[in-house]
Amino acid sequence: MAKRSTEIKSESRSVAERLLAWYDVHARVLPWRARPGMLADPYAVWLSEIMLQQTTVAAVGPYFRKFLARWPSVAALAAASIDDVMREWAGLGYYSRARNLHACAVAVASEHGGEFPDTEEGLRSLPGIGPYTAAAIAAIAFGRRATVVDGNVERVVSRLFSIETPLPASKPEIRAKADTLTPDERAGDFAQAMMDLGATICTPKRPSCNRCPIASLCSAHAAGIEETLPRRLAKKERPVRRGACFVLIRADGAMLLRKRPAKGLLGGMMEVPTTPWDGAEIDETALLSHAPAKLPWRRVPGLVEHTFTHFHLQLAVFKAKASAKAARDAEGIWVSTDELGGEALPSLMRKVVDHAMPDLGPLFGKR
DNA sequence: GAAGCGTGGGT
DNA sequence: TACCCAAGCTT
Repeated sequence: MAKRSTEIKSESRSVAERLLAWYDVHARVLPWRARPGMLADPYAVWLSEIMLQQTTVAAVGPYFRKFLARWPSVAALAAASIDDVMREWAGLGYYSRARNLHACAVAVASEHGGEFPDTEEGLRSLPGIGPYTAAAIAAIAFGRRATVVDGNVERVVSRLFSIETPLPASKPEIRAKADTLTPDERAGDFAQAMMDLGATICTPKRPSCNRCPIASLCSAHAAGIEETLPRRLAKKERPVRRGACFVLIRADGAMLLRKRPAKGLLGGMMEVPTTPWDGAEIDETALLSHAPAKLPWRRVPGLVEHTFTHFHLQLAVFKAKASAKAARDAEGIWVSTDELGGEALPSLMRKVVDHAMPDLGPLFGKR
């Protein structure tokens, strides 16, 4: 028994040593990252980790740079208005992250003297920081030994130990294995090495085992089953919901927008006035009962289609010129067309504007 | 534990 | 093309 325990420990150390040596040479250069062996700025680590939740490095890059340039410190971000933060976040998705980001900055500034807590427990108590993010910040910014488990680590560990129990039931086992692998020193570099490995070599499809520094230790590779792991429970199918948006244009060219409720889908973001979205077929008469004003609406041919995580959406688009009464009485704010790009419009609503006003040129990329 | 919550890039 | 799914958190 004692011998077996020693073997496991020896093998675990070998994984960490190999990964750290690999990381020293192959670490990806990312704007929020310190060089291997160094600790990174907690603010930059926190900001990047929130943005990276369920979001690719490529998508985060421009947003991280914009945020850091505009708000170089947690104090600066705490002093910003929530509306400015939502505008800057527009297009990145999962908008509760932006609200929690600002709330977290305010909490750090007002309750922690402007310094992030340096323990997992302290970090975990802040809005938007869950188990993964708390461990990542503690390890990467503060040099704590913390077990960092994200989707990459789940995949790498599932393969390394041939864990055939499907996710999410296997999470406790994966976490326990990841904990045995985590070294006492350089836990942050180890975590980033695992994530780099998962992102560039131990990929979901067609992993590049020939370039993997721990392939010789990998149980799934030895068995030739690496591509079948990790197993997952079958996903539910995506229902279709339908509705309509109403593009109302004032005589001076301004467009009517509304702010969505703070919570729920696209919470706190701006929208082109819209019907509720449900499973009913497109019925123009029924949809028009939700219009922001009684006007001669004209249907814009075609549909705007957009896929969310849990449903697919088809939107009809109606367009009208605002009467003097409508311009006076309609609920919402009027935005000139050249200021639309700076509004907190989620990607769906940018598609709606593009569909209704193709002459404006795409709102995407104009920010 | 399960559902709700965005988006764009890769295959 | 039509999926798949990414450095998850909250309720």
